[in-house]
Amino acid sequence: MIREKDIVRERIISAAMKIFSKHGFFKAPVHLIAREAGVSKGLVFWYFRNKQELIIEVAKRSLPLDIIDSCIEKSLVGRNMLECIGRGYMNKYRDPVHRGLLLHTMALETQSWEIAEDIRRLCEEKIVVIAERVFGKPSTKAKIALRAFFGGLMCYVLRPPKDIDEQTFLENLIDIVLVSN
Amino acid sequence: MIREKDIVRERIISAAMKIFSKHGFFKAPVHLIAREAGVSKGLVFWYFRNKQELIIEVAKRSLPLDIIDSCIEKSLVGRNMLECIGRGYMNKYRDPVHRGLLLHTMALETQSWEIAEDIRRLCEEKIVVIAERVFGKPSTKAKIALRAFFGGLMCYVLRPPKDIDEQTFLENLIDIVLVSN
Amino acid sequence: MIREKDIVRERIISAAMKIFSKHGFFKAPVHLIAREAGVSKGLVFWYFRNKQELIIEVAKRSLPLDIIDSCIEKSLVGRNMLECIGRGYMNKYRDPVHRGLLLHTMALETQSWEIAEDIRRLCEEKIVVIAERVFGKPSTKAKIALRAFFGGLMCYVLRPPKDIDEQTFLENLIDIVLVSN
Amino acid sequence: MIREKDIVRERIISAAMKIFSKHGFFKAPVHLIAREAGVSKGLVFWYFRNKQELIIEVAKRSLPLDIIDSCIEKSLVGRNMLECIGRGYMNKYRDPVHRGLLLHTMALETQSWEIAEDIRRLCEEKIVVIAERVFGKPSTKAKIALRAFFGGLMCYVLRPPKDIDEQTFLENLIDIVLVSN
DNA sequence: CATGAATGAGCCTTCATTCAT
DNA sequence: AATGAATGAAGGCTCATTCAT
Repeated sequence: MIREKDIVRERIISAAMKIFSKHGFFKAPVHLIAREAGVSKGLVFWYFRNKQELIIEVAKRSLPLDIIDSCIEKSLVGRNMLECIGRGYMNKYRDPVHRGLLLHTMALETQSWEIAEDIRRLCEEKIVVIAERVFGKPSTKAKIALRAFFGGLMCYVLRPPKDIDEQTFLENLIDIVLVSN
Repeated sequence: MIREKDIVRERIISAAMKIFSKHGFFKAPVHLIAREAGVSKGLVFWYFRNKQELIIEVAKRSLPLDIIDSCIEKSLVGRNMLECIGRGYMNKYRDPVHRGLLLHTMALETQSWEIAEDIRRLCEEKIVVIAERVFGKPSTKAKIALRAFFGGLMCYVLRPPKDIDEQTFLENLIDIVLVSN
Repeated sequence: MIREKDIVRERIISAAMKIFSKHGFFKAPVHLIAREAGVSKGLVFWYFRNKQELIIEVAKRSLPLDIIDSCIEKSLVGRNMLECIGRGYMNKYRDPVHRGLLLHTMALETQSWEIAEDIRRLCEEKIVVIAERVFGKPSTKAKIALRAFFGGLMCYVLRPPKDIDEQTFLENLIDIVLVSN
Repeated sequence: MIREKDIVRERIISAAMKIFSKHGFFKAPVHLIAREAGVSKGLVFWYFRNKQELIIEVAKRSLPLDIIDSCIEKSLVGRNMLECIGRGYMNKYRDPVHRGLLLHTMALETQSWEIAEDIRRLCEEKIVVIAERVFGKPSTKAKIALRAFFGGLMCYVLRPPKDIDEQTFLENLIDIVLVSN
């Protein structure tokens, strides 16, 4: 059962994502978020103790951790694993809101312990797991190849080149990564 | 001839890089920069019309554009080109100040026309040039491989893994990129 | 017959006394009072039109008017009168909650017509009545002595000296006041 | 040499005393103080780190500690000592601003360590010193008499009775206190 | 050039109060 | 009676920017 209360909360988070994505976490005033969500400024502070708490909530949703976890859960291996991640990545960051948020969130690392931890997990723990799934073993070369994979994806979504479509990019990137090991 | 004027200006920029790197562009108050530079707050505004101008100045220095340009100027080709860029990248972003700044600067894209233009150049123009130098022709696959290269570098410097040293990472990454074409 | 309604009301007042005593009337937020009373914030406003009304209710109970009135009603004279008042005073303000409230309430004088009136009564009307009872006539000297009496009591309860117990203080104070006339 | 800077600071403090006296420390908004002082709101925070710091500054000036100290320094004894204090007290608190402030400041005790300490000194340390000067020894009775003295003074200034003038009140009060020992 | 006092806009946050349920 | 979500009005405070000295 979805409660009214949660709906409002989600509406505020959605609005925050939009506003944060455009203005950045620290230049975005709370009153803009409230207006976008169609609630009063005071209500934002009823659902979130302070702006920082809202920032964290938004930031956590902006990282691709959810995508990676869901692909890991599916027990995919080899190319399928990379395709799952790549497609999820593309889907998520096709949305300009998420795209903008991704950078802001990564830049948040120096300022929030929680976000720093999430990014660490993303860059260290998960890479090992994926390396095992894709290459059978987390060798140094495998881990480096995966960094090239993730970096390539990030480069693409941050600034999608007009002359290369998603599908083409993904296939080629996966080829590059796989052929190397 | 280096004038006194320029020395002070540079001192302010250095201080700004340090402070911006730690606090982010918008949370960093000018008075902290002034103090770090050992000058008065007013003086900062004598050298820079406003904070935005200082931000742009710092941001432009934070991107790897200078490294790429210097490698291009050297007329390197093939593996040598990638090694030049890779090594320059590592050298620059080994400094935690630049590392922090890189993220903040990229996140600035939505808010500064100048920075957006620089990033565009980095991601589009330069990629083509480098593709020609490295692979002989700017094919789609070549451009994708270079995005994997840059993305991989970025992943590394943003969060250097403790179990892979710079040299190893670089050699492997270049292998991965080169073998693909 | 004590009704449920009155019990809740009293619980709110008690909670308010505690919170007001600690934080002061204006820094004490209503939600703290509600929590202390174990009721919802909304309910406080069902029993009291607004915060001001609750403040007045608490403030009126914080002055020693009740003590003085009860002693006057007992038709005491001379030393007995002073003893009655003194003992009542000590009993009431031994409680740190009342002690804190006394000061806050007196400071309220400039801001509440009702409290100002109560304090005026305390300092002017009652003094005359007591002067008659204690000294037989409300001479100037008698009224001054009584001010010394009340002031002495206030000094004691506001900051009870560790080396003088209540009983000793009271006896000596009464002696001082009585011997003067 | 009085510097411009100190003049502005003093102007702010004066304005604060006026406003605090009328509204109480916590109901008085800083912008009223700024307007009263003829400066911008921001400037108040240039001279005082925060409102609390301004409150403390004002509160410390509101207690009669300065008067008592100056009388102690004059090496007065007996009745002269009491006259000095009494007259200083009357002079200071004849000003309605100081009169209002006195209560607000005393009520501040629970909320500021510094003020609590000042009040403690006033009520404990100084009383002993004065007892020695006035009565030759700090006997229990002497200390109680002095509390009656201070309490009497406080009662008078807090609500000056229209039918007793300062001089009369003071003489009688001193008589009462002195005759007792 | 250099300083730092001064300004004012704007932000985060609190809180009394209302009201639908 | 009772709850707690919702509102809106301030308030404290920060900070970019200006300017007299």
